[in-house]
Amino acid sequence: MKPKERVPFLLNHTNIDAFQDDLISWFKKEQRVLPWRENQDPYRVWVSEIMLQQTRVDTVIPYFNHFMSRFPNPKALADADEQEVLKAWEGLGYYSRARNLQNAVREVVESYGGVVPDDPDELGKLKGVGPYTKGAILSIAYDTPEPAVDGNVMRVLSRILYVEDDISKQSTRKLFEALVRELISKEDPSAFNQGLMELGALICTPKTPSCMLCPVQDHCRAFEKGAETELPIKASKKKQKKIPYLLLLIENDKGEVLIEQRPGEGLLASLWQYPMVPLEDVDEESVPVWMYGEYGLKVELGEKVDHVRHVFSHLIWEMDVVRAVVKSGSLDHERAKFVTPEAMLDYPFPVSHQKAHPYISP
DNA sequence: AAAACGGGGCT
DNA sequence: AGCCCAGTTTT
Repeated sequence: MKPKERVPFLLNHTNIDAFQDDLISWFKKEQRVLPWRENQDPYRVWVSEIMLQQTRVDTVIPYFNHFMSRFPNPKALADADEQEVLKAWEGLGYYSRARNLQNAVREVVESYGGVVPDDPDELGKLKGVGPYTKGAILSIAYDTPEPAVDGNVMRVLSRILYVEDDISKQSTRKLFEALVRELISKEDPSAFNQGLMELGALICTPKTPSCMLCPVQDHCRAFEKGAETELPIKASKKKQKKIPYLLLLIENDKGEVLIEQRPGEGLLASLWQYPMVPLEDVDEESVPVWMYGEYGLKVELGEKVDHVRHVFSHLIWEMDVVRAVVKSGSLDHERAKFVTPEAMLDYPFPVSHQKAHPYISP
Protein backbone atom coordinates (compact mmCIF):
# COMPACT_ATOMS: atom_id res chain seq x y z
CA MET A 1 0.00 0.00 0.00
CA LYS A 2 1.30 3.44 -0.89
CA PRO A 3 2.02 6.03 1.83
CA LYS A 4 -0.94 8.20 0.91
CA GLU A 5 -3.33 5.28 1.17
CA ARG A 6 -1.98 4.24 4.57
CA VAL A 7 -2.15 7.70 6.10
CA PRO A 8 -5.92 7.75 6.81
CA PHE A 9 -5.72 4.40 8.61
CA LEU A 10 -2.69 5.35 10.70
CA LEU A 11 -4.34 8.60 11.77
CA ASN A 12 -7.73 7.03 12.35
CA HIS A 13 -7.49 7.08 16.14
CA THR A 14 -5.59 10.34 16.48
CA ASN A 15 -7.21 13.55 17.68
CA ILE A 16 -5.19 15.89 15.52
CA ASP A 17 -6.28 19.18 17.08
CA ALA A 18 -5.58 18.00 20.62
CA PHE A 19 -2.25 16.53 19.57
CA GLN A 20 -1.18 19.83 17.99
CA ASP A 21 -2.22 21.78 21.08
CA ASP A 22 -0.47 19.48 23.53
CA LEU A 23 2.74 19.41 21.49
CA ILE A 24 2.92 23.13 20.73
CA SER A 25 2.03 24.22 24.29
CA TRP A 26 4.76 21.97 25.65
CA PHE A 27 7.32 23.24 23.12
CA LYS A 28 6.61 26.89 23.85
CA LYS A 29 7.09 26.28 27.55
CA GLU A 30 9.97 23.83 27.61
CA GLN A 31 12.10 24.59 24.55
CA ARG A 32 15.81 25.08 25.11
CA VAL A 33 17.35 28.50 24.60
CA LEU A 34 19.62 28.10 21.57
CA PRO A 35 21.59 30.66 19.53
CA TRP A 36 19.76 29.88 16.28
CA ARG A 37 16.43 30.47 18.01
CA GLU A 38 17.20 34.15 18.66
CA ASN A 39 15.30 35.11 15.53
CA GLN A 40 13.91 33.67 12.28
CA ASP A 41 16.72 34.83 10.00
CA PRO A 42 16.61 32.21 7.20
CA TYR A 43 20.41 32.27 6.81
CA ARG A 44 20.92 31.51 10.51
CA VAL A 45 18.29 28.79 10.40
CA TRP A 46 19.95 27.33 7.31
CA VAL A 47 23.47 27.29 8.78
CA SER A 48 22.19 25.74 12.00
CA GLU A 49 20.28 23.02 10.17
CA ILE A 50 23.32 22.06 8.11
CA MET A 51 25.54 21.94 11.20
CA LEU A 52 22.95 19.91 13.10
CA GLN A 53 22.86 17.15 10.50
CA GLN A 54 24.12 14.02 12.29
CA THR A 55 25.61 16.30 14.95
CA ARG A 56 24.62 17.01 18.55
CA VAL A 57 23.33 20.37 19.72
CA ASP A 58 26.07 20.77 22.34
CA THR A 59 28.74 20.18 19.71
CA VAL A 60 27.21 22.64 17.27
CA ILE A 61 26.69 25.64 19.59
CA PRO A 62 30.30 26.95 19.69
CA TYR A 63 30.82 26.26 15.99
CA PHE A 64 27.59 28.10 15.14
CA ASN A 65 28.49 31.16 17.20
CA HIS A 66 31.96 31.39 15.72
CA PHE A 67 30.67 30.79 12.20
CA MET A 68 28.01 33.49 12.46
CA SER A 69 30.46 36.05 13.80
CA ARG A 70 32.94 35.26 11.03
CA PHE A 71 30.30 34.86 8.24
CA PRO A 72 27.31 36.92 9.49
CA ASN A 73 25.36 36.91 6.22
CA PRO A 74 25.25 35.14 2.82
CA LYS A 75 27.50 37.75 1.22
CA ALA A 76 30.25 37.26 3.80
CA LEU A 77 30.19 33.49 3.32
CA ALA A 78 30.04 33.77 -0.47
CA ASP A 79 33.12 36.01 -0.50
CA ALA A 80 35.18 33.83 1.84
CA ASP A 81 38.00 31.51 0.84
CA GLU A 82 37.04 27.83 0.89
CA GLN A 83 40.01 26.92 3.09
CA GLU A 84 38.81 29.47 5.62
CA VAL A 85 35.35 27.94 5.64
CA LEU A 86 36.86 24.49 6.13
CA LYS A 87 38.97 25.86 9.00
CA ALA A 88 35.77 27.12 10.66
CA TRP A 89 34.32 23.63 10.15
CA GLU A 90 37.42 21.82 11.45
CA GLY A 91 36.37 19.05 13.83
CA LEU A 92 32.68 19.09 12.93
CA GLY A 93 32.96 16.31 10.36
CA TYR A 94 31.10 15.69 7.11
CA TYR A 95 33.14 18.44 5.47
CA SER A 96 31.14 18.29 2.23
CA ARG A 97 28.41 20.06 4.24
CA ALA A 98 30.64 23.13 4.47
CA ARG A 99 31.58 23.12 0.81
CA ASN A 100 28.00 22.50 -0.32
CA LEU A 101 26.77 25.28 1.97
CA GLN A 102 29.20 27.79 0.52
CA ASN A 103 28.36 26.63 -3.00
CA ALA A 104 24.63 27.11 -2.29
CA VAL A 105 25.10 30.47 -0.57
CA ARG A 106 27.04 31.71 -3.58
CA GLU A 107 24.06 30.63 -5.71
CA VAL A 108 21.71 32.54 -3.41
CA VAL A 109 23.86 35.68 -3.69
CA GLU A 110 24.17 35.45 -7.47
CA SER A 111 20.66 34.31 -8.42
CA TYR A 112 18.41 35.45 -5.59
CA GLY A 113 19.99 38.75 -4.53
CA GLY A 114 21.26 37.27 -1.29
CA VAL A 115 17.77 36.33 -0.08
CA VAL A 116 17.22 32.67 0.86
CA PRO A 117 14.38 31.44 -1.40
CA ASP A 118 11.02 30.66 0.20
CA ASP A 119 9.98 28.59 -2.81
CA PRO A 120 10.23 24.84 -2.13
CA ASP A 121 11.54 23.97 -5.60
CA GLU A 122 14.16 26.74 -5.68
CA LEU A 123 15.25 25.91 -2.15
CA GLY A 124 15.47 22.18 -2.83
CA LYS A 125 17.77 22.69 -5.82
CA LEU A 126 20.48 24.28 -3.67
CA LYS A 127 23.52 22.09 -2.92
CA GLY A 128 23.22 20.32 0.40
CA VAL A 129 19.56 21.21 0.87
CA GLY A 130 17.70 17.89 0.91
CA PRO A 131 14.11 17.13 1.91
CA TYR A 132 14.73 17.62 5.63
CA THR A 133 16.64 20.92 5.44
CA LYS A 134 14.20 22.31 2.88
CA GLY A 135 11.26 21.62 5.19
CA ALA A 136 13.11 22.94 8.23
CA ILE A 137 13.91 26.27 6.57
CA LEU A 138 10.42 26.65 5.12
CA SER A 139 8.67 25.92 8.40
CA ILE A 140 11.04 27.52 10.93
CA ALA A 141 12.13 30.61 8.98
CA TYR A 142 9.08 31.15 6.75
CA ASP A 143 6.18 29.68 8.79
CA THR A 144 5.19 27.37 5.94
CA PRO A 145 3.41 24.07 6.77
CA GLU A 146 5.99 21.73 5.20
CA PRO A 147 7.23 18.49 6.80
CA ALA A 148 10.79 18.37 8.18
CA VAL A 149 11.35 14.69 8.86
CA ASP A 150 14.59 13.71 10.57
CA GLY A 151 15.59 10.81 12.79
CA ASN A 152 13.90 12.39 15.82
CA VAL A 153 10.60 12.88 14.01
CA MET A 154 10.62 9.32 12.73
CA ARG A 155 11.31 7.96 16.21
CA VAL A 156 8.60 10.10 17.82
CA LEU A 157 5.95 9.44 15.20
CA SER A 158 6.76 5.74 14.87
CA ARG A 159 5.93 5.43 18.56
CA ILE A 160 2.90 7.72 18.63
CA LEU A 161 1.31 6.12 15.55
CA TYR A 162 2.84 2.67 16.05
CA VAL A 163 4.57 2.50 12.66
CA GLU A 164 6.67 -0.65 12.32
CA ASP A 165 8.28 0.17 8.96
CA ASP A 166 12.09 0.17 8.71
CA ILE A 167 13.10 3.84 9.14
CA SER A 168 16.34 3.28 7.21
CA LYS A 169 14.28 2.96 4.02
CA GLN A 170 13.55 5.99 1.86
CA SER A 171 9.93 4.96 1.42
CA THR A 172 9.42 5.19 5.17
CA ARG A 173 10.62 8.80 5.28
CA LYS A 174 8.05 9.57 2.57
CA LEU A 175 5.36 7.93 4.66
CA PHE A 176 6.25 10.15 7.62
CA GLU A 177 6.24 13.22 5.37
CA ALA A 178 2.72 12.35 4.25
CA LEU A 179 1.72 11.87 7.89
CA VAL A 180 3.18 15.22 8.93
CA ARG A 181 1.31 16.96 6.12
CA GLU A 182 -1.89 15.77 7.77
CA LEU A 183 -0.78 16.37 11.35
CA ILE A 184 1.03 19.71 11.10
CA SER A 185 -0.49 22.86 12.58
CA LYS A 186 -1.33 25.37 9.87
CA GLU A 187 -1.34 28.13 12.51
CA ASP A 188 2.16 27.43 13.82
CA PRO A 189 4.05 24.96 11.63
CA SER A 190 7.35 26.16 13.09
CA ALA A 191 6.45 25.28 16.67
CA PHE A 192 4.91 22.01 15.52
CA ASN A 193 7.99 20.79 13.63
CA GLN A 194 10.42 22.02 16.26
CA GLY A 195 8.18 20.54 18.94
CA LEU A 196 8.42 17.08 17.36
CA MET A 197 12.22 17.34 17.21
CA GLU A 198 12.54 18.85 20.69
CA LEU A 199 10.37 16.06 22.05
CA GLY A 200 12.67 13.52 20.42
CA ALA A 201 15.72 15.22 21.92
CA LEU A 202 14.40 15.74 25.47
CA ILE A 203 11.65 13.18 26.19
CA CYS A 204 11.17 10.60 23.46
CA THR A 205 14.82 9.54 23.48
CA PRO A 206 16.16 6.38 21.77
CA LYS A 207 16.97 4.10 24.73
CA THR A 208 14.96 5.12 27.78
CA PRO A 209 12.21 7.59 26.88
CA SER A 210 10.68 9.63 29.72
CA CYS A 211 7.11 8.70 28.93
CA MET A 212 5.89 9.80 32.37
CA LEU A 213 6.87 13.38 31.45
CA CYS A 214 5.55 13.23 27.90
CA PRO A 215 3.06 15.93 26.88
CA VAL A 216 1.51 13.68 24.23
CA GLN A 217 1.46 10.46 26.23
CA ASP A 218 -2.33 10.27 25.80
CA HIS A 219 -1.86 10.16 22.03
CA CYS A 220 0.88 7.52 21.98
CA ARG A 221 -0.06 4.06 20.77
CA ALA A 222 3.34 2.57 21.62
CA PHE A 223 3.02 3.75 25.24
CA GLU A 224 -0.50 2.35 25.35
CA LYS A 225 0.94 -1.06 24.41
CA GLY A 226 3.98 -0.67 26.69
CA ALA A 227 6.12 -1.07 23.55
CA GLU A 228 7.81 2.32 23.29
CA THR A 229 11.33 0.87 23.41
CA GLU A 230 10.50 -1.57 20.60
CA LEU A 231 10.26 1.33 18.16
CA PRO A 232 11.47 2.58 15.78
CA ILE A 233 12.42 -0.43 13.69
CA LYS A 234 15.80 0.03 12.04
CA ALA A 235 17.86 -2.45 10.04
CA SER A 236 21.31 -2.89 11.59
CA LYS A 237 24.23 -1.77 9.50
CA LYS A 238 27.33 -3.83 8.87
CA LYS A 239 30.55 -3.12 10.71
CA GLN A 240 33.38 -0.96 9.45
CA LYS A 241 36.47 -2.26 7.68
CA LYS A 242 39.78 -1.73 9.49
CA ILE A 243 42.61 -0.17 7.47
CA PRO A 244 46.19 -0.06 8.87
CA TYR A 245 48.46 2.93 8.24
CA LEU A 246 51.81 4.31 9.25
CA LEU A 247 51.46 8.02 10.04
CA LEU A 248 54.77 9.79 9.51
CA LEU A 249 55.92 12.87 11.41
CA ILE A 250 58.72 13.88 9.07
CA GLU A 251 61.04 16.68 10.13
CA ASN A 252 63.66 18.39 7.95
CA ASP A 253 66.90 20.06 9.10
CA LYS A 254 65.06 23.36 9.66
CA GLY A 255 62.65 21.84 12.14
CA GLU A 256 59.76 21.99 9.68
CA VAL A 257 57.25 19.16 9.33
CA LEU A 258 55.86 17.58 6.16
CA ILE A 259 52.10 17.92 5.55
CA GLU A 260 49.99 17.35 2.45
CA GLN A 261 46.53 18.30 1.21
CA ARG A 262 44.10 15.47 0.56
CA PRO A 263 42.38 15.21 -2.85
CA GLY A 264 39.49 17.57 -3.64
CA GLU A 265 36.97 14.74 -3.59
CA GLY A 266 36.20 11.81 -1.33
CA LEU A 267 36.96 11.25 2.32
CA LEU A 268 38.08 14.41 4.19
CA ALA A 269 38.32 16.24 0.88
CA SER A 270 40.80 19.16 0.72
CA LEU A 271 41.81 18.80 4.36
CA TRP A 272 45.47 18.51 5.40
CA GLN A 273 47.30 15.63 7.02
CA TYR A 274 50.64 14.04 7.77
CA PRO A 275 51.81 11.54 5.14
CA MET A 276 50.21 8.12 5.68
CA VAL A 277 51.63 4.85 4.40
CA PRO A 278 48.89 2.33 3.51
CA LEU A 279 50.20 -0.83 5.16
CA GLU A 280 47.81 -2.99 3.13
CA ASP A 281 49.88 -2.14 0.05
CA VAL A 282 53.33 -1.41 1.50
CA ASP A 283 55.50 -3.67 3.66
CA GLU A 284 56.81 -2.11 6.86
CA GLU A 285 60.46 -2.57 5.79
CA SER A 286 59.95 -1.01 2.35
CA VAL A 287 58.51 2.23 3.73
CA PRO A 288 61.69 4.26 2.91
CA VAL A 289 61.52 2.99 -0.69
CA TRP A 290 57.84 3.96 -0.88
CA MET A 291 58.62 7.37 0.58
CA TYR A 292 61.32 8.03 -2.00
CA GLY A 293 58.95 7.02 -4.81
CA GLU A 294 56.06 9.15 -3.57
CA TYR A 295 57.87 12.21 -2.22
CA GLY A 296 61.44 12.13 -3.57
CA LEU A 297 62.83 12.11 -0.03
CA LYS A 298 65.26 9.72 1.66
CA VAL A 299 64.09 9.43 5.22
CA GLU A 300 65.15 7.55 8.29
CA LEU A 301 62.40 6.22 10.53
CA GLY A 302 62.60 7.00 14.23
CA GLU A 303 60.67 5.99 17.31
CA LYS A 304 57.05 4.99 17.34
CA VAL A 305 55.32 7.56 19.56
CA ASP A 306 51.66 6.50 19.54
CA HIS A 307 48.95 4.32 18.12
CA VAL A 308 45.80 6.11 16.96
CA ARG A 309 42.56 4.30 16.28
CA HIS A 310 40.06 6.51 14.47
CA VAL A 311 36.51 5.34 13.82
CA PHE A 312 34.52 6.70 10.89
CA SER A 313 30.93 5.76 10.11
CA HIS A 314 32.03 3.31 7.44
CA LEU A 315 35.66 2.42 8.22
CA ILE A 316 38.36 2.41 10.90
CA TRP A 317 41.89 3.74 10.59
CA GLU A 318 44.52 1.98 12.71
CA MET A 319 47.55 4.27 12.65
CA ASP A 320 51.02 3.77 14.09
CA VAL A 321 52.52 7.23 14.58
CA VAL A 322 56.25 7.21 13.80
CA ARG A 323 58.87 9.96 13.76
CA ALA A 324 61.18 10.34 10.77
CA VAL A 325 63.94 12.69 9.63
CA VAL A 326 65.00 13.73 6.13
CA LYS A 327 68.48 12.50 5.22
CA SER A 328 68.64 13.64 1.59
CA GLY A 329 66.64 14.26 -1.57
CA SER A 330 64.31 17.13 -2.46
CA LEU A 331 60.55 17.21 -2.04
CA ASP A 332 58.76 16.22 -5.23
CA HIS A 333 55.02 15.98 -4.57
CA GLU A 334 52.05 17.94 -5.96
CA ARG A 335 50.20 18.56 -2.72
CA ALA A 336 52.84 18.29 0.01
CA LYS A 337 55.03 20.90 1.68
CA PHE A 338 57.19 21.56 4.73
CA VAL A 339 55.77 24.04 7.25
CA THR A 340 56.77 25.28 10.67
CA PRO A 341 54.82 23.84 13.61
CA GLU A 342 53.24 27.28 14.18
CA ALA A 343 52.10 27.76 10.57
CA MET A 344 50.67 24.24 10.53
CA LEU A 345 47.86 25.27 12.83
CA ASP A 346 46.32 27.54 10.17
CA TYR A 347 45.48 24.51 8.03
CA PRO A 348 42.30 22.48 8.53
CA PHE A 349 43.16 19.00 9.84
CA PRO A 350 40.77 16.08 10.47
CA VAL A 351 40.53 15.02 14.10
CA SER A 352 42.30 11.75 13.26
CA HIS A 353 45.48 13.72 12.51
CA GLN A 354 44.98 16.32 15.23
CA LYS A 355 45.61 13.42 17.59
CA ALA A 356 49.24 13.49 16.39
CA HIS A 357 49.73 17.27 16.82
CA PRO A 358 51.10 17.03 20.39
CA TYR A 359 54.16 15.19 19.06
CA ILE A 360 54.93 18.16 16.80
CA SER A 361 53.78 21.32 18.51
CA PRO A 362 56.48 23.49 20.10
C1' DA B 1 18.52 0.73 -2.97
C1' DA B 2 23.04 0.98 -1.12
C1' DA B 3 27.29 3.16 -0.06
C1' DA B 4 30.05 7.19 1.03
C1' DC B 5 30.66 10.70 4.14
C1' DG B 6 33.02 12.52 10.53
C1' DG B 7 32.92 12.90 14.96
C1' DG B 8 31.53 12.48 19.68
C1' DG B 9 28.68 10.68 23.45
C1' DC B 10 26.44 6.88 25.72
C1' DT B 11 25.88 2.09 27.22
C1' DA C 1 32.06 -2.63 20.40
C1' DG C 2 27.73 -1.10 18.92
C1' DC C 3 24.24 2.34 18.60
C1' DC C 4 22.69 6.99 18.12
C1' DC C 5 22.54 11.66 16.45
C1' DA C 6 18.22 18.24 13.58
C1' DG C 7 20.88 13.98 6.34
C1' DT C 8 22.65 14.60 1.51
C1' DT C 9 25.07 13.10 -2.47
C1' DT C 10 26.82 9.72 -5.38
C1' DT C 11 26.79 5.28 -7.45
